[in-house]
Amino acid sequence: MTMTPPPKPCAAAAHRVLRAAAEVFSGQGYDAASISAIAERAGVSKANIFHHFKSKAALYQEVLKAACQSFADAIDAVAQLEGGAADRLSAYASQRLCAYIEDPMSSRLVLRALTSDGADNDIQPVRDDFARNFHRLVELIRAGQASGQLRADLNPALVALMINAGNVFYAQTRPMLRHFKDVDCADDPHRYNALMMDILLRGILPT
Amino acid sequence: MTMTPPPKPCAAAAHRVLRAAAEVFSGQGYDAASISAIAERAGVSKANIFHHFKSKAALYQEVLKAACQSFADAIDAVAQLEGGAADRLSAYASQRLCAYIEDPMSSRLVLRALTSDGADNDIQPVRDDFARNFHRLVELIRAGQASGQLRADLNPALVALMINAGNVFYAQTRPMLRHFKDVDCADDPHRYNALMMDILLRGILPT
DNA sequence: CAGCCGACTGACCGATCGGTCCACCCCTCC
DNA sequence: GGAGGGGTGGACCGATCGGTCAGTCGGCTG
Repeated sequence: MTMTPPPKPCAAAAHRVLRAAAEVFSGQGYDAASISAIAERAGVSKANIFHHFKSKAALYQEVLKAACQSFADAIDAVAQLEGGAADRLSAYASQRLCAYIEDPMSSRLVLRALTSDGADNDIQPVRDDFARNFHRLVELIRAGQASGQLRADLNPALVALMINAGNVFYAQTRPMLRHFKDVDCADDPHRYNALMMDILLRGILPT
Repeated sequence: MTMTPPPKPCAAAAHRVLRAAAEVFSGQGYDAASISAIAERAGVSKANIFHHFKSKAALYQEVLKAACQSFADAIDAVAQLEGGAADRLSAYASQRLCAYIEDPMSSRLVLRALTSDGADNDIQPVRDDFARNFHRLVELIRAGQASGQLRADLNPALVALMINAGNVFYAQTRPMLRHFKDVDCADDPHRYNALMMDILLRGILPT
């Protein structure tokens, strides 16, 4: 009667631990996060965490794996989108930015992993995942160039990089941007997205 | 005969501690960095660190203060530069990027402080410093708009933000970008800078 | 020379770290 | 009813954390 498939055969507690771990890891980073804090937030004992997860590193890996998923979704959706190349790029940027805002936890986790000092091998899956999605975005831009909708003399990887850079920087510094009187869209991601894409598409110089 | 000015009246050891602390803090972050590691790298005893610095947090603040200095220099230099607005923006981006590459320690320290969860009050000076420099860059862009050299219908803060975003994202993800076959300028900051400014100035769309 | 002061250290503190052990509880199946 | 086994938590481990303390050393001053 009760379902016992591989996904969640055992415990709701493990799931709660995963959620709590994502919160603590994304908020404080791997080293600063303590198993005790995660246990307390999840409402279980510290020993219980080690019953469900082999070690702190293994728990971190599980958390990262879950956080990566949302990143693939944005490019998936845009890849099947109709419309011109510029519109698709805008849609991608918009969707990614929304993901950043709505799920800052996953975004911070992934970004932390991507920019942490490389020696750790348990974050390699995250990097591979990001590389795959980045390459798909590059191919999308390349197609837009081939069809004459985008400037063909640009390195498509640089275009992809700038879109990601604008998104990530905005999402990461948003709390600070709120106090910048020059910035009036710190709380309006859609407006920011439109302004950013305007700059990227048409450039800063007068026409 | 020997100089005894306020800047470094006392100890070469304290200076070594500051350098070692910058290395460890920038590499591992505040929480993961341990006083023992800093002491070992500086070649002094742990107790000696607390002789020169009141606490770990105070040491971190001193390190951050030193790291902030290089940020003000770029905008200082560019502000006194001759030439068109576009050239000045390019010069600013180039200089900042060089600072990122040549002194990755300071850059990582500042970025870590800027994007860390806000509750800490000991990083406020870093944020204020960044805000000041950011505003100066915005004013520089605004002047370019007023003189007709830059599109006047853009939010100058967004332009400044995109320049910084492109720089920071590149510097932070450079180790990873090296493994992206689509990116061919991971080891050539000047080329990256030229390509980035080409995108930002002239846009992605065909002319 | 005595007296002093700042630089500096080894030993140590309580707290907390990641992780282990074992008993307990509850459900299932015989 | 009893045996078994996974989920769970309290107590505990050695290591390391940030930080303190008593005390040593060397140089400067009187």
